This record gives sequence, structure tokens and C-alpha cells, in this order.
Amino acid sequence: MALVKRYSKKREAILEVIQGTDIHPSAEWVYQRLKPEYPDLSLGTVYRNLTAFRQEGIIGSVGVICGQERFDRMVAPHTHFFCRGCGRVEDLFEVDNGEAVAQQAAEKFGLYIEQTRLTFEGLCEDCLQSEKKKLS
Amino acid sequence: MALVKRYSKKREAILEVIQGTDIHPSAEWVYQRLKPEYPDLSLGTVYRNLTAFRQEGIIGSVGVICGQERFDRMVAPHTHFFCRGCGRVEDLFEVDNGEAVAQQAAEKFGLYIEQTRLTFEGLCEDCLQSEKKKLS
DNA sequence: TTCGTTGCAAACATTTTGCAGTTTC
DNA sequence: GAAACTGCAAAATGTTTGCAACGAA
Repeated sequence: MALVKRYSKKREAILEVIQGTDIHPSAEWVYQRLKPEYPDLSLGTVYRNLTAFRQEGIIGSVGVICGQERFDRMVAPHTHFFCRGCGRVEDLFEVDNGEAVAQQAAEKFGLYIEQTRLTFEGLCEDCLQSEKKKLS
Repeated sequence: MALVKRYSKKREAILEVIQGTDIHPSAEWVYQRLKPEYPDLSLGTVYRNLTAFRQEGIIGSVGVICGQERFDRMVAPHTHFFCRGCGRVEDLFEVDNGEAVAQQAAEKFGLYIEQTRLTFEGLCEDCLQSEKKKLS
């Protein structure tokens, strides 16, 4: 572990990519996005920095979706929707995210809850239409 | 894909293992559990059957936790708690699991929601005590 | 000069898959 | 006998890590 943090242009760029999109990217996506501008960027560096950001609480994580961890520019808890058709992960704001329930559960079962994750899976409007067409 | 399903002793045993525990096992755990009784059991067979069970809706999945998919004997939606101390995954019954919220969100955003997953992460009572001791 | 950061490639862990032999029906 | 099922081992996938070179303070 690093005791003192030093500046790094690539680290800054990685953070900017995460914070500049709401698609909840994977490490690979961040890497592909930066590769043109930083031809000598390494995938390992992306992983190392994303993991550090997550541990420091600078970015969030939606969890593993289709085998890849998906990161989140938003740290504040909110609900997510994953479309199994197009693979999109959307934020669902103005929707309860289980925080209150967590509070209750913590008291009821004597748990110390640090994080709550509410995720819906299904089909977005577009993919639902496509699916209907295929079946008819 | 198999068009007609045939009987298999090992498949039956794999299902029994899942249905006989509430620890939400990984494929590896099921494999280790059955290996003594079925020395020629293959990990591939465990994966193949668990995946099929999940797709058929015979068993559930809690998602990927610490790099491994954890399966669930219960198909009906319910809330889970993952303790990052001991790795345990517990069912939290009698706790709202976001179904009602999913209904609302589906209407509001025009989504077709097939599955909702509410998971809390933190420390169970035991691990909280241990952590406190370590820090003092 | 120190030590944090990176590229690279190898290592790792989990899961999937191709194929030949076995089992069910 | 046809087709599903399995063991085995190799492959595929996503992620981590060791190390020497590089770069910031």
C-alpha cells in the first residue's frame, strides 16, 4: 500500500472517464476508452486504480454483471436496472433503494450494514419491443 | 441443448445438496461436498447442472460474491445479507425485498422487470465483535 | 534520492467447452 | 440405437501480481 499518494496523469484520466459517464463501465471499457489517447496504458493500471478508487470510496460499484465488475460514478446509494437484452445498466432515481429497510433489518437481526444494493433485472422498453417482434 | 431430459444420479445429488442447505453455496462447495461420495464427479458437471437448474428456475442465485456465484435453494425473492467478515450469506425473511418498489419503477420507467435483488453487505454480530476487539 | 506508479507478462481463479466414452430410455 | 450426460483437460475470461523501469516530489 502506498503511504503517500503521488500525482499520476493516467490515474486522473481513469477517474475522469468514470465520472464522465453514467453507463457504469467495466475496467475493460475504461481501458478501451483511454487507449487511443494513452497508447502505452496498461489494463493492469486501470484495474489497480479502479480498485483503489472503490476502496477509498471515491467511486462506487454496481457489482458483477455478466462476469464483469461494473463501476459507478455515484457513491450515494441508489437503485439500478440491468437490461439483459442490451446489457445496459441504468440508474433509477426517485425510487426507494432499500435504505430504510436496511435500517430495520440491522436492528432486528443485530447486523452492521455498510452497504445496500438493490438491482432489478429485466428488459428495457426497446428490448421488450424487439423480443415481442421476435416471438410473433 | 437437450430436448428430452434424462435421469442422472449425479444431477439429482447436486440438486439435493443445494436444496439441503441454506448457506447459498458456490459450485466449488457443492463439488467438494459430493466428491467423497462420487469420486469420479467432475467440476464441469456441477457447473453444467447448476447453470441448467438456474435457467429452468429450479434454483435461484444470489449473484457473484467474492468472485464466485452463490446459488440459492429458494426461488421466491427475498433479501440477503453478506458478511464481509466471515463470507456468510444469510436470508433475511420478514424484510421488504423491493418487490413493490420494482412494480412502481416498472410502470414509471416502462421497464419489464423479471427479477429483483436486494442485498445488504456489512458485518454480522460475531464479526462486528471481533472487529471491535482488533481495534481496541 | 526516495518511493509511488506503471507496463508488461505471467500467474491466478472461476467458469465454459470440445470431445470421446458412458448411460438412459 | 439415438441422444443425453459425464469426465477430463484445454480453453476462455476477468482479474491480480511480481518485477524492473519510470516519474513525481
